[in-house]
Amino acid sequence: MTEPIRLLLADDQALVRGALAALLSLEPDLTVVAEVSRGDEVVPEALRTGPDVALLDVEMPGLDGVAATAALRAALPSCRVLVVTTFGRPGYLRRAMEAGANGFVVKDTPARQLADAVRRVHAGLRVVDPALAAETLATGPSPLTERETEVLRTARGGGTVAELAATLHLSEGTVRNHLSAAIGKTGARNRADAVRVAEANGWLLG
Amino acid sequence: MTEPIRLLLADDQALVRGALAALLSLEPDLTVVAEVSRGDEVVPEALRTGPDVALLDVEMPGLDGVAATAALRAALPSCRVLVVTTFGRPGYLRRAMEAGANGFVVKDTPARQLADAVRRVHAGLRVVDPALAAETLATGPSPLTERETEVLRTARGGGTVAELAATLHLSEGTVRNHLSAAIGKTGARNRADAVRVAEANGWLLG
DNA sequence: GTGACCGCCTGACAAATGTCACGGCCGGAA
DNA sequence: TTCCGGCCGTGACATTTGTCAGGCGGTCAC
Repeated sequence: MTEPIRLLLADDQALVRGALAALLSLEPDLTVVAEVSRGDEVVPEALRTGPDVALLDVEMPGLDGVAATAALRAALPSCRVLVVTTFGRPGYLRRAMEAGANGFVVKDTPARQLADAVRRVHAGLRVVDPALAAETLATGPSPLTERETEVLRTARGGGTVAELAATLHLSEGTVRNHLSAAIGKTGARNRADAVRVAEANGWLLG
Repeated sequence: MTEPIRLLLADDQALVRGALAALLSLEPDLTVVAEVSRGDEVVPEALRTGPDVALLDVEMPGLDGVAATAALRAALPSCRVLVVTTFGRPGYLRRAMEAGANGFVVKDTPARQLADAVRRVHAGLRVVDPALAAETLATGPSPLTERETEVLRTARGGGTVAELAATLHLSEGTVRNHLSAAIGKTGARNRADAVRVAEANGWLLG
């Protein structure tokens, strides 16, 4: 038998991380060589342990999974990346693929399929949930401009326009205008609704 | 050796559910006899398989984990309940304990401790993260009245006051007043902020 | 070059939101 | 009983929010 596939696991929830390790260790051709809980630990640990495939969660402290994907692909091109995420948000898939991910799996998929996804990614194939891929293509890229995204992202905290304007160094009128544009583009009724829609589509990463 | 502890797993994310099953099956004295993905499947499946301990996630479709706890304790009192949740929200812990849960574990805890938690719960002990327990006591119960909670819960969708008033069969002024009270009690600046705070504390379950 | 277009920025105005003071209702304390 | 306090419901008022028309600067096609 050939050498087993060496895996790095990155997930901020220790219980999930450990459980995934147990699940994947059941496969004789897979071995977990590293586990980290933060996005900014991915590259150092990968350089130290030299995994063949990295399983990265999107929601992580320090550095989100998409940014970690880009950093890891740059630092260790031989290591494939399989993004594993809770939320099947179109924007996440798009951004992850643009960042160089080789596969994208949501945590709803049956456990038995995970090992196969790892093997396919390791073999150089792309792994993507077909339904999510279709939704991503249908949704299209984010219609929001950079400033609109930034304003909406800041508005998540629930502050008033005056506060947003202060932190962004803009006039209140400008902030209101960006918010209005975002509301229109997302088809929302509200600032709060616009935040919800944009977040659900994965347009507020970062 | 005595009979192994029989487990029921309830989590809406198939991958996490399967991974937890793999993790717990490594222990010789534990055996997973049932897995469900929805809260409303917990009681029927438990009645069919007769587990000793049920591991329930809080966030589930059909019936949330707290309601499932209450239903399970009523339908099968011999089965202990260990609630396993992503978010360490004070309100969740309080509500779960009031519903009759025997233990409460967040998904941040190390994987090795999960099996011990199961054994302790099975032995009749209570298992609670001390830090979360302290935070729960410090935070206290929800300061929101029933109506305020209901209005705030409905306001999550991001609708306008007129819509809220229509769905709740109230006057617009009344809705505004409840929202204002909720904003004051949560220390928020905004309706949106109040929703965030209440949700973070686990005050909007249901 | 120049015109069309797009994103960014801003102030004025209408519409919504949040605050306040008030009255009715119910349950417990004096 | 009567009083008190909490919750619910409501309308009037000030504040905040969302919309609109418009000015400025850059880029691309022609």
